[in-house]
Amino acid sequence: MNYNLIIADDHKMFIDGLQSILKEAPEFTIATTFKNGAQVVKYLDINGVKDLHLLITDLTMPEVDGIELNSIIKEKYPSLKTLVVSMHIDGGMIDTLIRNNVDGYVPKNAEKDELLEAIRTIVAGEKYFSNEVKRAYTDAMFENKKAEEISLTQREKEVLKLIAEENTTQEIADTLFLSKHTIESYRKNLISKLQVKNLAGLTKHAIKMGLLDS
Amino acid sequence: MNYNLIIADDHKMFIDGLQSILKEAPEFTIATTFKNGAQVVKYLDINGVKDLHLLITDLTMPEVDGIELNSIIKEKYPSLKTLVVSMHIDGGMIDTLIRNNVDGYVPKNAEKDELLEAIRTIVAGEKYFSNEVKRAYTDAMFENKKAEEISLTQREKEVLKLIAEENTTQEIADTLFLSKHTIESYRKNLISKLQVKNLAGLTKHAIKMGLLDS
DNA sequence: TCAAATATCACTGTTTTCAGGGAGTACATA
DNA sequence: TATGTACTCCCTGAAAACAGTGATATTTGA
Repeated sequence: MNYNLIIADDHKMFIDGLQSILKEAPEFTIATTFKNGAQVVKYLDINGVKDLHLLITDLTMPEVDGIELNSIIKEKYPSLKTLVVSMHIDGGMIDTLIRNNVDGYVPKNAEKDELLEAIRTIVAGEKYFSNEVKRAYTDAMFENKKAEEISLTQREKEVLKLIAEENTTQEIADTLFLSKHTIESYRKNLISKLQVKNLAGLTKHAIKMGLLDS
Repeated sequence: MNYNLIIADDHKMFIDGLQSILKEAPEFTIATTFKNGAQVVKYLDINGVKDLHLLITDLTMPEVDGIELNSIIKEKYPSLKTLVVSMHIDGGMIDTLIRNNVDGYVPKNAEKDELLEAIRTIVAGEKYFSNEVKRAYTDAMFENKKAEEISLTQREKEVLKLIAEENTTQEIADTLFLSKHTIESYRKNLISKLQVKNLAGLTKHAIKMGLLDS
């Protein structure tokens, strides 16, 4: 099965990036790309959905933004799936999008693999939301105090994730091809940075940060 | 400050229970009680909200149920706070209630202390939702698979909560006036029951069960 | 009422965590 | 160039977690 995607984003660089990522997945073809929502709507009004399967769209765009675009599409062309890929994660926006039946939402800093998984999940008929998105959404819905954005490095997050996934220090060392001592250092730094007492605290932070499926 | 509450529930036993709980909190007075939502609306239509502060209501009631009651009140008498106390936790219902601006939701099996905290939080102007409610809501919103209800005893839950709150075995033993060995047994049982490998897994389950603030 | 579940405590031994250090390299930037 | 930050590795020692096994009393439920 081959799937035809369309992309809407006013940053050419993003479209290029997406294009290169999708090269690795031959089942997906980028049919056309657009610079804003208005172009998409115009295109669909003229050509119809035909064999298009999925729209990948940014949120902030000139003329017609992603929120409005999603809402228009879901009303006029509900068979076309929509995946929002956005820089910022905002609880209110997510809420609006979900109300408007969006099919997925991943942050722009997501890994290539996650993006592909999102696309595959959605064309298969299910919804896909990143853990970070879910987290932001619940926080917003229940007016939770935001996880004070303690900045962790990429490596620290990686280790934290593995720790919270019940791996021992030795196991993490093996997966990351690092010394056991190194992982121990990371563990200590994390405990001190996040001001927790032990593994339980680390795990809770990992969940709060959307590092794993809570 | 004294607060006047009204209660709507078709189970007399529940009203009695609530009454006895509220005896311990002299700042709260139960003004009147009702057997269903229709009675409440009728009463308010005749007498107005006057000095009433909070309605505590069940969900399943004859004639006018809790969902509808909340929606009516929030439209006609928005100054009256509403707290839903229900047997079952259903994501869809929670969603509707939140859309209709409900002020709180706790399950009927909540501890006395939590109920009082909910009431106090709400009359102070904030919202209150139990952790279990939050959990059920996100699960429903994102169509998560439910935490397979592995049944834990009350004691096990208590210990699990303390474990996930970063207490050591010794600390837990001290708080519960039990032997350190006993807590170690519980820990082992929990790890085996929940089929996890260590503290990280236990913590994740504790969160999933709504035992603590995630 | 009798078996099962629950709650409690104990011993032994291994592995892991946690706390406290120190230290070298690479890289960016001020 | 000097400074800072991230990343890596090492050591010691105590405390805690984890694994296995077993025991007793009480409560619950079929």
